[in-house]
Amino acid sequence: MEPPLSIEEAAQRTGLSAHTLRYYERIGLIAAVARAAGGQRRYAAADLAWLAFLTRLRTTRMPIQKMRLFAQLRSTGDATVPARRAMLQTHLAEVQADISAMQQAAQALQDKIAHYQALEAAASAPPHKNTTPKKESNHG
Amino acid sequence: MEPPLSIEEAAQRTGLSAHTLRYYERIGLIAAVARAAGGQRRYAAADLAWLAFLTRLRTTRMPIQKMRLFAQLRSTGDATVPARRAMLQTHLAEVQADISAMQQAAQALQDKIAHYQALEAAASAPPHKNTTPKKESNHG
DNA sequence: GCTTGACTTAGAGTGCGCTCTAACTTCGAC
DNA sequence: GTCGAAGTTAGAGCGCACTCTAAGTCAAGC
Repeated sequence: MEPPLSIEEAAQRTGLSAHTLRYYERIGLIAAVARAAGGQRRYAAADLAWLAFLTRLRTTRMPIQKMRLFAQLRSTGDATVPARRAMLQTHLAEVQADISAMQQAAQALQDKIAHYQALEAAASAPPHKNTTPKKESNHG
Repeated sequence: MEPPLSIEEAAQRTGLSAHTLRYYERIGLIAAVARAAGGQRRYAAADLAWLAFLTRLRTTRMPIQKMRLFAQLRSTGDATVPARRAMLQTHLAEVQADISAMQQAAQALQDKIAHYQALEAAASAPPHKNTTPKKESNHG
């Protein structure tokens, strides 16, 4: 049992700001966090684990509304496990589509970079018979 | 030479809305498009190619400000090729980092899904000596 | 007891990337 | 020439995900 963390410590552990932690609590992304005597928040290990999962969902661009729904299901107990699994499966499919779109786009970037490198090489190379650049790109 | 396209046709080809096409032009993401007699926009093949490249940049989440900078460099001619290449290389590195973060997160999703499937299987299986679930997840 | 700094709240503000509106013009079919 | 659809503009509005502010409370060291 590690001691619970203050909001600022929790912020550092999760990579979120204290503002954002309060915001997430306000909108119901995380359940009410335990409080110290004076009303200050104290984050337990379970809170941090949930926040870590939320940040992973965020990495995959899950919209906050969906995360809220997921959090709500989670809070209502094990009966919602199938629904939660379904949500994650649907989301995972979207994420995989997203990843492959990004990979394709990354390939296009690489192609463009290679094209630019070719242009640069041609521009700096000494002019050469039948290799003289007539006209450089005006569409790349 | 294909005939130039109206804004609505260009929208369909690019997957952007006509509103967005006008917006992109307003903010300088695309240069002023040719106009028909009455002032209506006519998109040429080169415009569509540039728009296709922009949508690829968008897929990789390049912010519009950076796209604008890129567009500006492009419009000033071949002297900016090295700068453009540098921009794309920097961006590509970010994109690759992004992709791998998403892949890691996708793996975490898969793990969670598998965990849920195990829970579901345990819940539906007939109780079994020494396999009886004592308590189900309250942190997953 | 005083000070300093971290904490609390409700609510306002921000930046991004569109998205829509209002008022008006133009095009193409009839 | 009339009509309806599609185009034009400048500018307002929106949804998202924070991010910050103001005014006040609390905790810990001196």
